[in-house]
Amino acid sequence: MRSTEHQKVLIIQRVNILTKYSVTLPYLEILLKRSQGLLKRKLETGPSKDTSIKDERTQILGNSVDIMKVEGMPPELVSCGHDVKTYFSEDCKNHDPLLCHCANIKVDSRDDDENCVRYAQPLSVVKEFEHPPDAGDEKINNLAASRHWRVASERRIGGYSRNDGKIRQVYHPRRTCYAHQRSQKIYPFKKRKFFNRMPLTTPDRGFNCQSIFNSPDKRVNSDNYCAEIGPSSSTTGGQVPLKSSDCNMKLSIKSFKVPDLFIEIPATATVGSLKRTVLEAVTSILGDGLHVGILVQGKKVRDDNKTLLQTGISQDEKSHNLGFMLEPKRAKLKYSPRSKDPSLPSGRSRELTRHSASLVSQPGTSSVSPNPPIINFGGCVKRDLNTVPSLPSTSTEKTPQASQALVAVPPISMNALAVVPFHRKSGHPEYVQRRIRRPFSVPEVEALVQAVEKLGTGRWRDVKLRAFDGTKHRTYVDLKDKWKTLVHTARISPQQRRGEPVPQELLDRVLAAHASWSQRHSKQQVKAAV
DNA sequence: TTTAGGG
DNA sequence: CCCTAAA
Repeated sequence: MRSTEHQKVLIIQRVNILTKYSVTLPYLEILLKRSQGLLKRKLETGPSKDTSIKDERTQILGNSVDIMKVEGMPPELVSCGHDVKTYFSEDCKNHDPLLCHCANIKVDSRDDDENCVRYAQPLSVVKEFEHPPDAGDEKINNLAASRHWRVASERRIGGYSRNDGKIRQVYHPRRTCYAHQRSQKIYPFKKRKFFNRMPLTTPDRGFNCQSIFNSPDKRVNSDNYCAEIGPSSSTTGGQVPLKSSDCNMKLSIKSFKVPDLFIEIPATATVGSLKRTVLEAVTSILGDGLHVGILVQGKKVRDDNKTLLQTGISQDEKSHNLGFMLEPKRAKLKYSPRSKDPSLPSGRSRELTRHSASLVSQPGTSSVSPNPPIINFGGCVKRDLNTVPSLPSTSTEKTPQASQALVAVPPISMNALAVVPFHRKSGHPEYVQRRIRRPFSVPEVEALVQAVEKLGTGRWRDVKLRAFDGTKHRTYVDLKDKWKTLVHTARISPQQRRGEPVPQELLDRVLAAHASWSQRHSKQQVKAAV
C-alpha cells in the first residue's frame, strides 16, 4: 500500500434512525428520569450503577438504521497520511524514550484515550514518532479504530464468551485474511454481553414482555405498575406518580434525531468498510454516550417530573407531534492515575489521535433547544471544534429541518426483527467497545525489550511499571501480548512481517531475552520439582 | 489483581 | 486485542 494515501474524513450529517419501539407509558417516564438521573450522577461522581429499574417492559419491535447522506470533507480538512501515527499525546514529547538516552527506557505517554472521543486531526501534531504510514494496515485498522465512545470496561458482566473461534487468525501474511477476520468481529461486536440480565434483575417476577404487550387489557392494572414501578420508585424517591387507572400506551418512535457524525476513513476503503464503520459508529452512540430528549410539538420537554399526560403525550402522535432526539452525553470515564506516582506531570492537554468518528451536535441543528444540546466531551470538544471548523458544505446542505428527511420504514423491518427485551439493569449497554488498535512504535518496543531483558518474562506488571508506567493504554496484558508477538515476529522471515518494521537488532534481543528467560524458568521448575 | 495462554 | 481460568 501507499504511504501517500490520505485519510478521508466523512461527515454524516444526518442519520435518521428509523426505529420503532413500543414503550409502555410508565417506562417512558422511567426512561426519561433515568437518563437524566444517570447523567447528573455521572457528572458528579462518575460511573455508577443504577439498579433501580427492575422491570422494563419495552420491546424493540424493530429498528433499522439508514444513512441519509455522506459528504466528503473539504480537501483542506482531510487529514493526511503523516498524522497516521500520532498516537502519543503531546506530553509524550517530554518522555520520548528516544530523546532521553538514559539507561531505562520508559514510555510515558498518557493520552487518556478512553476518556475522550477522537476527532479528526487534519495536521500532524506529534512529529517525534513520525513514521512512514502504512496505509494498507491503517485501512483496515481504521475500521476498528473508528469506534469510540467506549463503554466502561469495568462494567463487565460475567458469563459472556465471545464465540468467534470459527475464524481463526493465523499469522498469515495476507491482509485479506486479517480484514476478513476483522470484519467478522466488527459486525457482531455489539452482541456481546447483551443478554443475561433479565434473570438477574427479575428472578421471581418473570415478567414477560409479551404478556404486557399482547394482552394489555388483561394484565395492565395496578398490579403491573406496582411491580414495575415499586422497586424503582423506592430508590428514586417515588417521583413517578402513577395512577393505577393508567393505561399502557404504545408509542411508535419513527426516528431519532442525532447530531452529526464524523467519520474518518481511508480513501481507499471500500464501501463495505464505510458501511461497517458507520454502522459501528451509530451502534456505538446508540448504545451509550447519548441521552434522550423529548420534543412535544417542537418544544423540548425539560421537566422530567411531568407525566406523559401532563405533557400532552398521548397515543395520538399526530396531534402532539412527539419527537425524540438523541443528545450527546458527556464522556463519563475519568482517568485516575496511579496514586503512587504523584510526580507525574498533570494538567497536560489531551491530544487527539487520528481516529475519529465523533459525535458532535451542531447548534444549528437543534432548532428547538434554547441551549445547544452539546455537552462537553471531557474537554475534547473545544479541540474538536477547532479541528472541524466551519464546513462550507454543511451550511448549504443542512437545514434546521434536516430531521425531516425520513426514510420510510420497510414494513418488514417492523415485524421481522427479533423482539429484544429492553432490559439493561444499569441503563448501560451491555457491550463493551473494543479498544482502538494502537500498534507499538519502535520506541515502545525498545522500552519493552529493555524491561524484559532486565525483569524477565513473567513479571509483566513490573515491566509495565518500569517501562510503561503512565501509559495507560498499555496494560501489562498488552505488554505480555506484545512480547508474544515480538517473539513470533522475530522468528518469522522479514518478508512475512507486517506493520511498522521493528529493527532487527531489537528482534534479536527479543529472541535472546526470550531464550534466556525461558531457560531460567525451566531451571526453576526443575528445582521446584526436586 | 496478575499470570499465562488460547482465541 | 480479547477473554478467562488459575493462582
